[in-house]
Amino acid sequence: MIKYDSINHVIRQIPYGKVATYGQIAGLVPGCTPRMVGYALASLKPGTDVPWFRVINRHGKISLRSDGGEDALQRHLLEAEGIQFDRTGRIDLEKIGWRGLSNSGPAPHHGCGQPP
DNA sequence: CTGATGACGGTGC
DNA sequence: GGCACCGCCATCA
Repeated sequence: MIKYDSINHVIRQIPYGKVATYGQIAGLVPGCTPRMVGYALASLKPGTDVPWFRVINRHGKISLRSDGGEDALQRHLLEAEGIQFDRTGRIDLEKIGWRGLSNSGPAPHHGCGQPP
């Protein structure tokens, strides 16, 4: 119970209104692979203080284990935090992706914008 | 103790 | 954009 605890600890640092990917979390935990992150979340129990719903895959989408009902719950929780979903059910990681507590100011990203 | 299992990411085509 | 292969280690029965 050390690796999983470290992973959970990182997830707990995700601020309100932000989301992080498995790779992001894995990058914050040395020696941890993106799989371990998923495995760690899979091992979480109900009532945990870990905001597992803020963890999504690199596609900016919600990952689910087997039950297709939890994804709706996760999406609902994210929307409740002001997170908006794309038409394809995707999340704009460039906009609300967690950048390690330094997400102040818009990214000088050019191009690749989706005109409304 | 052994064995099986598991919410992914990156790369190549 | 999709799909296939590979890497990785803690947890549970």
